Amino acid sequence: MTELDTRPLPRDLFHDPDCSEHAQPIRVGGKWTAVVLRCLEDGRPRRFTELRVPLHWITPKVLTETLRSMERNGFVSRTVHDENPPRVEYALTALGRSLLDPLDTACAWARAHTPEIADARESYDTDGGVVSRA
Amino acid sequence: MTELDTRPLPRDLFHDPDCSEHAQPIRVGGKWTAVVLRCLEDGRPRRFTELRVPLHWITPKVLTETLRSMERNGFVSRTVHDENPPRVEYALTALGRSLLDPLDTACAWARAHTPEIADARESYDTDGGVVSRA
DNA sequence: CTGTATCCCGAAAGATACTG
DNA sequence: CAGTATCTTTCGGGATACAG
Repeated sequence: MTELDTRPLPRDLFHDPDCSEHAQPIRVGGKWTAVVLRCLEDGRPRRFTELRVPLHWITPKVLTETLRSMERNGFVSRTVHDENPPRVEYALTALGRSLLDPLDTACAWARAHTPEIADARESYDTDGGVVSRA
Repeated sequence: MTELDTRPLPRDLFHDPDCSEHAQPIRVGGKWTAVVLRCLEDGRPRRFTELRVPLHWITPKVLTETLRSMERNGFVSRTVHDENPPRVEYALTALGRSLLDPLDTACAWARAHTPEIADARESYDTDGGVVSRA
């Protein structure tokens, strides 16, 4: 590993860390991006309010920010229906669906190693840090 | 998707979002965790100062926090050599190496879709948001 | 050399109220 | 219904100085 780019990561930025010019941690979005992805993965478009429910009534401000960021990155589409009352529907794009793949991989890893990590933490916490001397 | 856990995510927490009890964005660590992983992926143990170089002279405080978090999760081992001056070496554990797999998947995705995302952003920014009416 | 101890800052997230 | 407008809080991250 040679050179790393240390510029800060905006919330809606993603990165290819293998590319030496952008060798930063990957971040596809803010705290809620992955969860929104999950909410939409079945392909059915959802309305704004409809999305708030599974997100534990996330505040409209934060949901808007999340959706705008995802829209700008091309992960979701936003469709405005000219009705009264207004109806707006969000759906995953092909690019958004493609994100489910790496997400699933990460989830699988987390699921598989959860116990291992819990163990590591427990011994670290009780023993006050595992020190190996040599 | 039914219930989501909305508790805030500490910096050193990871999650299995398929598990309804922990349906939060995945985060294996802070800003530098993935980069440290990359620095150690060749298997050679590195010293504290040695790690700072490829991380663009990250401040000791932040590096310490990152390494402690990774150590607690069982991603890296910390070996203290009883010498003078002191020598401490960090190396990936088996668990840490296993993290390279999902990381690579994410990197591959980022690399593959970078142009697509750049395009989406450009049209979003120039057109002031893509509005589709129906 | 390998860290701590403080102080500080900005971005992101949340609370609350209001609007077309 | 689908957001905006403000305000406030939280916290990760950085700068600097110092210690064992």
